[in-house]
Amino acid sequence: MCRRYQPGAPGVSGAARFWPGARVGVALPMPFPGPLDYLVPEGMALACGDFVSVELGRRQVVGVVWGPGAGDVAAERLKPVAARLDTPPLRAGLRRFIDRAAEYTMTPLGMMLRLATRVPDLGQPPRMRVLLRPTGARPDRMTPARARVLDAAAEHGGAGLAPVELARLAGVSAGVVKGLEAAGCLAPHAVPADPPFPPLFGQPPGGHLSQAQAEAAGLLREAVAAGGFSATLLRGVTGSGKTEVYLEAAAECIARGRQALVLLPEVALTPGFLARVEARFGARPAEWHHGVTGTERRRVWNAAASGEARLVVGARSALFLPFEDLGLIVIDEEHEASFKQEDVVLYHARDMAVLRASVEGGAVVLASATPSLESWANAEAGKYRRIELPDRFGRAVLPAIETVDLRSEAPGRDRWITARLAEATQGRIAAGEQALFFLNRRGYAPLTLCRACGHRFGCPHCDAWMVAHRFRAELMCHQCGHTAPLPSACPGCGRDDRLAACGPGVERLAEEAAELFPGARIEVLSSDLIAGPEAVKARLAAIAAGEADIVIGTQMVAKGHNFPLLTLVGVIDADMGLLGGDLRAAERTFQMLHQVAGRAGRAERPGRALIQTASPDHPVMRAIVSGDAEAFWRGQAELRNLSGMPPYGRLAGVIVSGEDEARVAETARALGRAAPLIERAGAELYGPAPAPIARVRGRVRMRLLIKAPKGLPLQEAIRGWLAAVKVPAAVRVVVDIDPQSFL
DNA sequence: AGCACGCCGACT
DNA sequence: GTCGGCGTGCTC
Repeated sequence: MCRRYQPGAPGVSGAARFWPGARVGVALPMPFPGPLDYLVPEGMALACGDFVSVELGRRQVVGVVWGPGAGDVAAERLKPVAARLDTPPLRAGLRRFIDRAAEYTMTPLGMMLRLATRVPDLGQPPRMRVLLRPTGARPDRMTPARARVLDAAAEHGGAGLAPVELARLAGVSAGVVKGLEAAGCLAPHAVPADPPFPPLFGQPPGGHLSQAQAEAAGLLREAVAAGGFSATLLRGVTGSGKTEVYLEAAAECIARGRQALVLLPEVALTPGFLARVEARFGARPAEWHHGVTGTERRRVWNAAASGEARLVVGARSALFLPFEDLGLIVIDEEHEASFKQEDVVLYHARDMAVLRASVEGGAVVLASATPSLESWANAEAGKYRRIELPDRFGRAVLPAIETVDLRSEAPGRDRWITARLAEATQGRIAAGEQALFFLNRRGYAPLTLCRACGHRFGCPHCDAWMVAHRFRAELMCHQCGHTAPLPSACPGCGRDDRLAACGPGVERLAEEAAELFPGARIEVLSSDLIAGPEAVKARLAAIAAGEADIVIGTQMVAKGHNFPLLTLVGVIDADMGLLGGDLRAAERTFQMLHQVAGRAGRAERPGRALIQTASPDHPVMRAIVSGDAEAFWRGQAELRNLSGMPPYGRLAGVIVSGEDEARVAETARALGRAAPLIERAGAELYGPAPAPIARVRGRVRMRLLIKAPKGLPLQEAIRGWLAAVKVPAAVRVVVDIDPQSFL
């Protein structure tokens, strides 16, 4: 029987060496639960972390020596390790991190390793290119062409020049250069093909930190200087200059000879941010995200491993880079949901960052204006140090925030802009300022139905309505991306005059705004209306320059762009995120409202935010209006504590999915019947129930939920429970430890 | 993850 | 009669 892989088995940590005849465990970047055993052949010595090439089935794959063999496969079935690769080994720290991350998230070890080895030419010797340097020798026959080459070579002597470059400088053909090399007048030497990363400044070019910033930076510098693991929650409102503060921590880390990593939410990896880093350090940092491919990917990976890349800015996958000595990890906007990876491997970058820092003996800084309740609670409990950045950097004040009660001040039928918001907008336009209407809904209308026969347009592959997009004249499923042409007649009854759009999207809101404010310049910002980051940048710049009176936008306008003329924010439907009873609905709505409201009045002009809501007495709305975030968090914490929910208890989601509805349902029921196994361990099992979106891309999904007290070894309990249920091959069971969303 | 093996439809 | 579709299962 197959024994479960136990991370941290004897030998993994030390400098264990394996000699010919020994069994070694080789981890492969494939979904195996643990390393596979191979034999060390004659004439080879291996150590943990070594990259090796092994035969798997009938193909050659690259793997990493993980420890001694498990011994669960008969010796005669073992294959020898084919070769030890001439690549710097995977460091013990990263191996330990991969082990523990796989264990925590219940992901097969090989899948975790894959995240750390997704780089081109892995296991190949580093690419070199040949440069030529003058040897000082004179050729037997000197010609004018040869003289020019030798002059050029002498002039650019030191490092040497590429043959093509030398020929170009001397104005000769490649043959002349070749001839001189053959004659021994030019000597080849190999240098790494990838250009090096430029060094970074240690000291800030100008010391223009505010008092509060300087104090916060000082505390962070201390934490970094102390060496060992530490975690800090850096709280600062929008515009308080968090970036400048944590970049000082990065500078300290770099000055101490260690590497620093800044993680940003996927969407925030903007040229603007990189420019700020460049302004501070005098050079661009290394960048790592899915847009970095090919040669550049290899260059950054190698530079992280060699220690040459002192500062890496990246998305969550940068956590798996093979840093030589990682001393600091910053998670900017740590509350952002996009830090939770939801596809192949499920992990939360915030939690994995804390894990990696603890393994590496480094500092973690979690930065946010509106921290996640998890991080807030950790700071309350004294597990994280907490640093506050109270003031806005500069003279601007926070906007005045008020609610507009949609029950008493409702706009007309199929209208979404209240009279109060319209009036305020009118005033701002007259003053030459800008207004922002925030509605987190792309397209024209979220639902289209036929008033004659009641037909509703749903996605054929998902349990979701097709969203009307008038601008592109199509219906679109926001779940799977399926599109269909916007029909003119109802497919149910054939009538062509009774199709009705229900609910608002940004396109529809723009229509209403155009009627209300004739002559106003209206700009709609929605990801599906703008192609590419360059176009987004251009539109944002145009708006900042005043080329719009009213901006209507989805999520994408909520973050990090400064519009100096923007002094009014209207949230069209603040209740939208509160529906559905999600555990984090209130928290997320608060974070979103805070962020959107913060768009108003960043420069010298005071701002105002109008929050349209049907529940102005909801704790979220009260907290937003009063600005008392602490009270809100305390309230949320109390609710979660009473119900034993995270961060005071633990959750795990179990998603059962497949194309065959009957088999999925049967597997889910079998898991449900095995409930005693998990209840015996002290946890509670809920479900199975159809997932909130029961069908996505043609796959049926059911879910179960496990709730456990904090101290319980949750993963162990789940493993024992899952092992008792036979899962057919066509059904997939995925465990989501600490689920964020419940879709 | 790949890749082979295997068992049922439309072609030379 | 074969080529080939991708479901199922294995790889130390």
